[in-house]
Order: sequence, then structure tokens, then C-alpha cells
Amino acid sequence: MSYPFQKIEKKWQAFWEKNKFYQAKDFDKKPKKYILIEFPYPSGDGLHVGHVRSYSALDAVSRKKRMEGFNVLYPIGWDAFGLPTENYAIKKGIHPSIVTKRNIAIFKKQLKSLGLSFDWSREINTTDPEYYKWTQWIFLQFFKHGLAYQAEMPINWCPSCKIGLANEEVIDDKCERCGAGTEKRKIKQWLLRITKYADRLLKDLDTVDYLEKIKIQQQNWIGKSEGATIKFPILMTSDVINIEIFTTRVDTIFGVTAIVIAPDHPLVDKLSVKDRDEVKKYIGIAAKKSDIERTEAEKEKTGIFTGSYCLNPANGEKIPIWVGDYVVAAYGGGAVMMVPAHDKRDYQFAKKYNLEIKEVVSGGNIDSEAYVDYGVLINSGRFNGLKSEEAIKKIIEWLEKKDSGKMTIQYKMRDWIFSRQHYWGEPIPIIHCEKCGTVPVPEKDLPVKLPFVKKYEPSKTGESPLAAITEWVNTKCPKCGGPAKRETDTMPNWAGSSWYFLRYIDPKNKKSFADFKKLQYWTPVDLYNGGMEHTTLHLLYSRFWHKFLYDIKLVPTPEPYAARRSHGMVLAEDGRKMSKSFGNVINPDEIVKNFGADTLRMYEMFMGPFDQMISWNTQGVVGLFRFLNRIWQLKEKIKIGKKISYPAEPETLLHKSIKKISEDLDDMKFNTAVSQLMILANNLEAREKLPISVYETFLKLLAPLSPHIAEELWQQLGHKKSIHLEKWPEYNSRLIKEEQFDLVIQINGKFRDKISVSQGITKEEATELSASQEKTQNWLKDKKVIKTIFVPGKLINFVTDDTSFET
RNA sequence: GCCCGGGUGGCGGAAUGGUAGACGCACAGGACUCAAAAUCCUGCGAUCGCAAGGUCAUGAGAGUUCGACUCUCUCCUCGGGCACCA
Repeated sequence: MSYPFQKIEKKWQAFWEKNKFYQAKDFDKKPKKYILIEFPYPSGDGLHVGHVRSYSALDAVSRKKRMEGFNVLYPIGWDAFGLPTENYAIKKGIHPSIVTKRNIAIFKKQLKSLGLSFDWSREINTTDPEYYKWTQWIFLQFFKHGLAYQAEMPINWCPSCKIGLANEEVIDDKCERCGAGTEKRKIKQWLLRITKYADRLLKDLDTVDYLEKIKIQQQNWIGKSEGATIKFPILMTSDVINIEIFTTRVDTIFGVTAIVIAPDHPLVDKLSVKDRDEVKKYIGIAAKKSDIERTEAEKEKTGIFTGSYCLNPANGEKIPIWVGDYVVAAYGGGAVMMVPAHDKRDYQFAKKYNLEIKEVVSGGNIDSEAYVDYGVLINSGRFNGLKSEEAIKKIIEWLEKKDSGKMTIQYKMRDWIFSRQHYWGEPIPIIHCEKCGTVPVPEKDLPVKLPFVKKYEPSKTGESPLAAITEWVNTKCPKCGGPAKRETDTMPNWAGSSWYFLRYIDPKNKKSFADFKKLQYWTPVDLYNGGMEHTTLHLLYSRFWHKFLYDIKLVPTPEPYAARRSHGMVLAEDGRKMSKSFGNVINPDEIVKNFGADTLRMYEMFMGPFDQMISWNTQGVVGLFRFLNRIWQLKEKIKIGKKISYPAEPETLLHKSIKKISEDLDDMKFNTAVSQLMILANNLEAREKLPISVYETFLKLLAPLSPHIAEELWQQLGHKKSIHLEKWPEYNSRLIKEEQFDLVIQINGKFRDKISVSQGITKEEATELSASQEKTQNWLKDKKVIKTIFVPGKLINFVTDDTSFET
């Protein structure tokens, strides 16, 4: 017979909800903790066991923090705009708003069956006009501060979704959402000027506690590099035009044997081209390819000579100008100087097209391969003999004086393309007037509600489906009152998620997105957990929005999240991703039904290190179910123990466990916390009598990870108050130290024996005692001890003169 | 090609310079049962040995150290990311 998990889980879930003690109190006297988990996208597939993993983990942290006396905010909501819903709606012929509503209802029911301590009173939904009103409002602030702008520019175009994609949304040459190959297309797009914040987004990483790998990834994404912009004047009869290139290796400038510009570089048209048709053909082919296709590493680099030349400002040499599709227009001005001797890619290119390879940094053998490291300059005129580092400084100074170059900082990060030609998103609150131009919708007219229409398929023209709703599009200009048209693009789903954590703080506010005093109380978020896949998109975007809001004095902190951790994905039993098409999806409802929410949660905490990817194992679930059943049986021991008085046992293991579990929960090492609970439970089980105080402490340690059974057993003891309102146990550091410990005896670093000795043993005592042991004497026979290493509280190691027999 | 993570029993993993394999799963033997399930007890890296015990073993190889799963280098391999970033 298993314990009645179904009954008790429902009972306590209802009890907790009725008594509202997971509701966070604004301005409470207790110190605050804001614990945040990425809110789910309510897809039609329902809750994934991966959701359960991170939500349970952060729930355990939240529950422990409450028990430690904090006023905890652990909220939840729905990130519901976006393509999956729209695609599903199109396929099934159901309006996205209805699909969303239905999916949320399913998710909510599933989440509630897990007994997570979310503050449901603060639930938010990005598709709620009361919510997206403020998303639009923030966009208007960006617009008013010149950080939102429109530009006609090449974008990634997905021919299947019929939508423009940000670079960030193109994965392996393919559309992130539908998997179709992308191509290039020019469309007028809204962009957010995230590059203006590049330096601060980079620098302020020093002020936050993120996992190191998250910081590294953000740093690499922002990609600051210091170098120089150099002007190469084009040799033409008429006016002086320069090609500006960016390089981090000015020290190799005397080795330049060509300049390569991107096919879409604006100067291409101005060059006097030798064989215009041929060049045009090359450019035409290049234009069709996506960035990733063009710049693919394995692919052979191609290019074509234009027929024009320019001058190397360093030595006055005549340099041919080429067009190469591996040069990206959006980075570093879309032109590079080619130094075959000292760049692998250039070397390859030069070999292919028979360009000169001119060595200017010594140290390698350029006959066989490019030498890319720093070295000493040669063939570089007055700079010969200088080391690369020094030469870079000197050459830039020199070029600066000649007005041929200057120090430049480049970032890899580009501005954020913010337009989507889709229905299921926040309308961009802009009105286009022929007379007044681009006019923001007055704030009093917000929200610009998404009109409810029957047809929401993307139009084949690439325009948003909203463009077809003439009665919505045609409006009056707020400035001049004349006829005008609404912007029909919508926002990407990153918009609503860029600031949602601020809305939890004041979810019902009608006057502002959140009251400043409340923001002062709750921000920054103390702990934010999410997937690694959001490190460079969502995490960076929301930091950007927050910094902007900070600059216009609407939020009190420069950074939104004080700490960021990440969880690993949960894969299927076969090691693949869970997917309907593989038929390997685990439905959390089934586990809850058969074993209970506590078992599911405990299993997911125990299955492996939280930050690593892991495969599901249904067999493993049983182990945790057994464990909870054994805990259920433990109470039988209490009845016996109560009647008899007994001497207090030294509670070393209990106190060690309190310490270990407390630290593990803080460090998000949930698997070893559960393991320690098992060790402690085994110990309690093995006892003749179980003191009630020890049992109660055990239940408290169990409570964050397995809240229902802990509550039930707690209240069975006659307590009227919830265990989740109890104080978290503290350990007594005196009780952790055992008087005796096992001293390990090593001979030449190998374990040979151990003896039980008292804590304060000195090196002399330990040496004498160990040496007198029979085993030790056998091992040391005929050998001379030349060194003795003593590590207090741990071991003693005898090093002998002859180790040949040992190794 | 570059960047970031991994690689430890049959399996998930533990141990961040000091007894490798905690804890759990699977498996085997036993108890209980008419029987099965559940539960409980015992064993469980490989190898030699009757045993005591020894030897080998943390992807491979080298190095540092009294001592290396842990630190350093080279390589292999799996996973993830990428925008050839000049």
C-alpha cells in the first residue's frame, strides 16, 4: 500500500490557496527576495517535464527563503504572443486569442497540480491589452528618445513563414521557427538601437552575479574589439573617394595585397569596373545567399577583381580592389584589407587567385601557412624591428597624423530588428501621416488594440495581415488631423518578455507600468533562472530595456537581475529531444497521477546536476516514490518514542544534514540535497526510537522539496500552523565536529590503512601512532622514511626513499 | 573553422588536490507469501586470491605534486552555440 498522495496533495493545495500565504506583501517589514523563473510560452503541447524541473527548483529555493524569514515574491505569468500559437491557429482555424486562452487554462491546471508556491494574484499575460498597453508605451519612449527607428535594409527573409527574421532568429541558415532556408530581402523595418548600449551591457556584467559561462557568452555576443579604421583612397581620375576598412592588425598593413569589399557595399557601383557584367553576375548570386551561407567556414572563399585600384596609405602601393561574398556589410564597414601572409582566410584566398603573399611579421613560415600570431615587424619601412603590440600603437598614431586612420572600437552586436509582419503580436503604436511623417500614437490612446479579425495568415506580399484591415489602418493623424495610416507591423515576442518581471511588482496599475516606490522595494530580481538558449536573446534584450528605463528614471536600478543561473534541458529516455514526432514525450500529468507531485518534483531534483542536460528515466521515478513511502512510515516510530524517555543521542548527522541541505539549496545543488535527505532518513529509520524534535527537523528539511507530504506529516503531529511558515532549522557547528575521526595512513600517497583518532591530534602523535600500526610497519619494512606529510583532520603520508616497488 | 560545456561501474550520478564510485536505479541471493506483487535484509567496478589482502581502473597520452577524477599541455570523442568579425 502506498501513501495516499492523491488525497493529501489536493487537500493541501486547497489549504494553501485559501490561506494565501504565498502572496508576497508589498513594503513588508521582512527583507525581500524576488525569485524569478522564465515565464512559459503556453504552447498546445501542454506542460513539459522540463518546466517542472526549473519551477520545482526555484520553488524549493522560494520555500526555503520564506522559512528563513524573507518576504518572497515568486510570480508566474504567460508569454503568449508569437508564431507557434499563430501557426497552430492557422492550421486549426481557431483564433489565436482563443487558442491562447485554452492553452493557458491547461497550463494553469497542470501547474496547480504540482503545488508550486507561485503568487497567483500577480499572474500576467503579455497578450492582455492591459499588459501590452505598457509594452507599447515603453516602445513610444524608445521612439521619443531616438532609439527606435526605421531603416530600409537587407534582412533575413523566410520564404515559408513569409516574415523578416532577426539575425538572432536564424539558426544554421534556417528559420528558427519553421526550419525553412532563409534568403535576403530588403524591407523597411523598425529597429531598436541596442548598439548604443553595447559598452554598458558589456561593462555592467562586472556588477552582476551571473554564471561565468553566461557572462562569457554575452561578452562574445557583444564582441567588443579595439582596432583601427583606415582609409584607402580609390585611384580614379575624378573626385577623391576612400574605402574605409576596419582591422585589429594594423601591424600588418605593409603586407596588404588587396582590399576586399562586400557585394552590397555602397561603393561597388562607383568603382570603374573592368567587366561590369561579370561583376554584376557575381554580386547577383551573392545577394541571394544568406549571411550564414555566404560566410560558412568550410566553404571555399570566392571573389572577383573589380578592375579598380586604391592606394595603401602606409607605403603608397597600388592595391587591387576585389569583391568577396565572405565580407559582411554590416560589420566593420563592409570592407577588409587582405594580408595573406598573416590571416588564414586571406592566405587561402590569395592562393586561389594568385595574389602576392608578403611577409611583414616574422616568426612563421609563410611558404606553408599563414602566420597569425604576433611577432617582430619586417618589410615595414620605419617600423621594422618593432614588436606587433608596439607597432599597432605607433602605426595608428602615424596614420592619425596623416589623417589616414584612427583608433576605433567595433562591436559585433547589431541593432535589434523589431518589426514582424505578423498578426499575433503587439501592434507598433505609430501612425504614418503624409504631411507629418511618422507620428507616435498619443499615450492616452493606448493600447492600440489588436483588431479581432477572421484572417490572420501572413500575406504573400510580406506585409502584415493587419494591412488588409482598411477600417483599422485608415485613421486620423494625431498631429494635423488629416488622413493617415497605422503602422501594420507588430512587435517580436521578445518585446513582452523584456520587461515582464517589472509588471509582477504592480500588475494592476492603471497609471504606469509599475509604481516607482514598489519598484524600489522589489528590484532588482535577486535570482533569475532560465535556459541557456535565452542568454543572448531574451537576457540581453531585457537588460537593454531595463537600462533604458533606468536612464529615463523609471526604474531604480541599472541592472534588472542581480543573479542569473541556468538549468539544463530534460531530454527523452532515448537521449533525444522530447517530440511528438519521436513519440517519446513524457506527460507530467501521468507521473502526478501515478506517483504524486511530490515524487515527480523530488525525482526531477534528484535526477542530476541542475545546470546540465539530462535524460528522463521512468525507472528512476520509482526510487523517489519508495523514498516518500518510507518517510510516510517513519511516523510510526514517533508513537513509541513519545512514551519512553531516553537519553539524547548526539545528533551529528542531523546537524551535518542541516548544513549540507541548506548550502546545497543555496548553491542549486538539488541532487545532493535530496541525497542527504535520503541518508538522514535511513538513519532515522534505523533507530529504535525517534525523538520528536529530530523528526520535526527532518520534516522541515523536506518541506521545500516535497511540500505536500511534509505538510501532512507535520499537521498529523497536531500542529495547526503550516510547516511552510515554520523557521528553517539552524545547525549547531559544535555538533558537526566529531570528537574522533578516521585518520588515513598513506605510504607514498597510497591509501594503506585508517585509524580512529581524536580531533586535536598533533603531527608527532599521529606519526608515532601510525608508525606503530602493524600494517604500516609491514609496508615500511626495509624502507627509509624520508618525509612525513601530515594534514590535520585528514591524513598522514609517509614518503620513502625507494618507491620502485610501489609504482 | 572559432567559442562554451561534457566524457567516472550495467545506468543516472557523488567526490574540485588527500580512502574513487556517496545516493538512487537495474541486477543477483535471501526473508515474508499457497503464489505473485509490494516490502524488508544482503551482495553488487575489473582482476588475482580459500582468506587476509594485493593489483588495475575516472576518454587517450604526457607533465606538475609526497599525493591528480580534480591543476597544466597535446590528442580523441560527444553535446551546445556561432555572425569566417578582419
